[in-house]
Amino acid sequence: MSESDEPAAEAQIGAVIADKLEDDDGLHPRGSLFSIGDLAREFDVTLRTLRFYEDKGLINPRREGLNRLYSRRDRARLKLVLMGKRVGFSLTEIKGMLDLYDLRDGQVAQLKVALDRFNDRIAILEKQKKEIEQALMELRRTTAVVSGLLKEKEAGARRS
Amino acid sequence: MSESDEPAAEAQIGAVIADKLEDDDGLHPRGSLFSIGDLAREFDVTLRTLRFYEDKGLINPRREGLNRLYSRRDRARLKLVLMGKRVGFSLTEIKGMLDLYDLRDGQVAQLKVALDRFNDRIAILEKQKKEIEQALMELRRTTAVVSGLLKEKEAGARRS
DNA sequence: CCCGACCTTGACGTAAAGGGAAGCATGTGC
DNA sequence: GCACATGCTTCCCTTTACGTCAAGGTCGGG
Repeated sequence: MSESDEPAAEAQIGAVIADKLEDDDGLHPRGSLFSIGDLAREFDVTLRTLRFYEDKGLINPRREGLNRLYSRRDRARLKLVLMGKRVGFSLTEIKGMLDLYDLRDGQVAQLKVALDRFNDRIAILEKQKKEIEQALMELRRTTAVVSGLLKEKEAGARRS
Repeated sequence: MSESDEPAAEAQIGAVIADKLEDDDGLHPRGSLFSIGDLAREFDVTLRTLRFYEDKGLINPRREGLNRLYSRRDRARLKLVLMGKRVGFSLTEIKGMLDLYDLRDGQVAQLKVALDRFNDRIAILEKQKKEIEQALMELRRTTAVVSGLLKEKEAGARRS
């Protein structure tokens, strides 16, 4: 409850990107490690989901014995995954982008790729929006016709 | 064939409903029968799809030997199915409504039920539309942030 | 006689994202 | 010494709407 949106508008995403760019690779101090339950609660997903994401290669927490231990970086990746989902990317697509990121060579190139994907997504979403608007129109016309029919019928019934 | 409503605009749907209301039950003359291929071409669906719909109880063409023979009524049902799909109903929901129709007792009641479903669908579609708009906003903000980052990086690269 | 169109019934496969349950370990508090 | 919480793995199940063979029947033509 203590975070997420106090700076202005694009802060949430900014934070995501920022988190993602934090280079806390392997060798950071011990602070800020999370259990699977921690993350599950924080992001309101099930343990099953977190394990599933791991299985799909989206996150790789290390182990403390058997138990998973998530770093801030894992957490940031999870954030990206969830935001990707919100905007309609499939887990596979998300993995693709995360993997690109991890190649970590010409980051500029990777960012450009991501940017392209984002723009593609925007186009898709706009198309979907239009389809929904279409469907809404068709549906509204239909309800109009049907309630017309209905009134006729009821009127007819009254006349008989 | 006495079509009572031809007001221009909602004519397509009007036609659907009209077709559906045509009482060509079992005993109509022989004209206007269709093969599976006919309907497939006309509505641009695969044969597999038509068989699948039959399997699901959405259409029941009769048989001429083994081959399927579709009546105008089957065709009208198919039309309704496809329009239902366009506006986002699942095949199961569509079947539900078609079955109601076939109960053919108090048609008025059935029409009211359908009308309710339509309104529910409208609500759902509106919600989806909002979600898409949300996603679009999030995505646009993100692209903005990313392209900002990108410019910084490129500028940095030029300075170095 | 053979070809190509058109049709038939199975049966299995696919994608996406997990859900659910079995069966077992571990740690903690009382 | 036991319950409870938390976690682990493994495996199968679910939903939706078909696609994709496989393996063949039937009919009109050439």
